[in-house]
Amino acid sequence: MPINYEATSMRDGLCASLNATMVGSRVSVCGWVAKRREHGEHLAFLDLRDRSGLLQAVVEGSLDVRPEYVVRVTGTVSLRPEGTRNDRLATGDIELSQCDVEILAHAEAPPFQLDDRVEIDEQVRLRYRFLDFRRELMQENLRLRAKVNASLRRSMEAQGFCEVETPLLWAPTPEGAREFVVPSRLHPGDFYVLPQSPQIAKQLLMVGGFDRYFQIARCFRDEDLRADRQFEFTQLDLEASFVTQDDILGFVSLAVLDAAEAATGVRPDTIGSMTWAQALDLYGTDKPDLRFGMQLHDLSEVFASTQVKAFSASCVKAMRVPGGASYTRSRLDQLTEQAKELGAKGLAWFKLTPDALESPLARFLSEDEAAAIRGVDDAEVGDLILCVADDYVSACKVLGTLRVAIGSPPVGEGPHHYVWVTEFPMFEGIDDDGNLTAAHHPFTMPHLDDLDLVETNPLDVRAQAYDLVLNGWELGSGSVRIHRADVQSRIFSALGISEEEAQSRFGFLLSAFKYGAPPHAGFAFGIDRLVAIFAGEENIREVIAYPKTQSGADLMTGAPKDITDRQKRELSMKITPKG
RNA sequence: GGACCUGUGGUGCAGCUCGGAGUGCACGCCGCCCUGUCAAGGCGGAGGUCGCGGGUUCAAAUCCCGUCAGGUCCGCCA
Repeated sequence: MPINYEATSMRDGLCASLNATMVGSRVSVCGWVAKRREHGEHLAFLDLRDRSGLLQAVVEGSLDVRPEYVVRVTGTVSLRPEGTRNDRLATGDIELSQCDVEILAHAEAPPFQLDDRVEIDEQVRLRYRFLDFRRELMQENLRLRAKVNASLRRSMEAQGFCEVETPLLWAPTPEGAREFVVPSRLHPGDFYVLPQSPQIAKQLLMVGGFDRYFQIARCFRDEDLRADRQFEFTQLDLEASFVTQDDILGFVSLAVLDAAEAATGVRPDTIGSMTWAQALDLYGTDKPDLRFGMQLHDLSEVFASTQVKAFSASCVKAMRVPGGASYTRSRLDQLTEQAKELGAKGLAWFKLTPDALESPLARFLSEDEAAAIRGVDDAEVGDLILCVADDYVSACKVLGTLRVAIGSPPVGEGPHHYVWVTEFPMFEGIDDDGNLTAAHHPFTMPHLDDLDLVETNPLDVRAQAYDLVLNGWELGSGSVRIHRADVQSRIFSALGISEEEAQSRFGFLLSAFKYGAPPHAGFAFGIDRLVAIFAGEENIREVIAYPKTQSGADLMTGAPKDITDRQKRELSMKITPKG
């Protein structure tokens, strides 16, 4: 007999651990009453639920329990009589008979039904999250998450990484995301902040000689919430020294593939890669969903000297929508509207019918132009071709968004298609003060070939920065860091960060780098998102025990809440009345 | 900061266009009956500020305005 780790002083095991090989044993199990079915005063059935599932107990006589009572049932494992087996239950071949039922706790009727017969409003689920946890869905999702965490930790340790915890109370470094601030009692008027990520802490670990660090780290960003974004989220954070980008990609790939295997039972193929420029060109986004085709095609040359006004732009991009010729006019109007909201001047569509190209624009096209449209992506009769004419980046992005809107399968469908997106641009654009903004963060190492463009053509500089993308979700990003003072000061200067400003914001990092910083690089990816995709959930709240609503409220605790006057006094805080 | 959707006994819905008594359905809850059920079954019952406030009207769940809560998205997220 294997050791039964589930046995305790009160129970011999879990409900679903009982099976036909144990027939005749007298056992005790504990759990909640899922259902009671009474047949007069001589016979009653009780479905007992624990985290493993349901087990039917047979009671001879009446049974004074209500749903969600906590009970300990002692009975004899028995085969069910012929014809009364239940295929829909894992334990449907057996039951506990001659049961004694001990009530451990009474329970009021729950505010919503736990039997999954109807979908419950998330508002109600969150208010009573502790009851929501009793449902199989939440048990599975949170246990899946635990499995992924355990697997990541195993994988990182096997790769020689050292787990180091970094502070949650950190120094403000205003930059990027808005920070959560924590007032200091001992230093009135001063504040800690909760880290957006352990970025600087882990780079200092590299200076300190921990050449492979990782952490399952909680990160905080006070930005508006979304289906895939909470104030606080969990990342597998890692950093390594004496490595190149390829080393990091290798470490992370191994960890993710290990986690995927642990979570899904299937080890995915190795993770492929494409450059940021390729992703934009073919998919119109930096986080391509590779579960489906519908790649973008460039018709700029064909339309270079077109007479058609709608196509007179520096770039014409086209996309084939298989079977799209059946789209109604209102659907096409909707897509056109969406394209305009995304900043396009318009959206041209062409239905491939047996006779012709069907489109308001068809009669204006030259023969070559019509042929080019017909030939997009080996289009066939019954397909639809969508075109956007604009500057290159806009055309790609608009069509890329429509591609996802039209073609993207639900999260739970299709294979898990991982891809590395590399060679992100170093700078994103220009801020209000006329300075360049960093696409990743200011410690990102430029591509060495592009170093001299920093001063001349900064927007063409590629960074040694990379993202991991899964089915159109950005899982995480990382970069090779700058460890050379000369390069760092050129980047700061390109970003319009003065020497003094750099010192006041990141002084402790810059001074640490004076004492011998090894070349280093790292990565961090969101565990909430990874687990959500493994679980087939559209929404990371489904894999977070106590998530917040879109307005940042915790419906169970009522947070955020006022604090007492005494607390305010201790913190030297004075609140200006609202309005 | 903005757009759109939702809000009706404990739960999930219908009713809202086209105003006419809190009307209906399913589940749950309470009581009684029932010796093999398992979404048990039968009979009976309780349970409502139609999110909230204002307006229009003889009359508002229904129309209008505002507001709150939840959701999806844009902005935002180095």
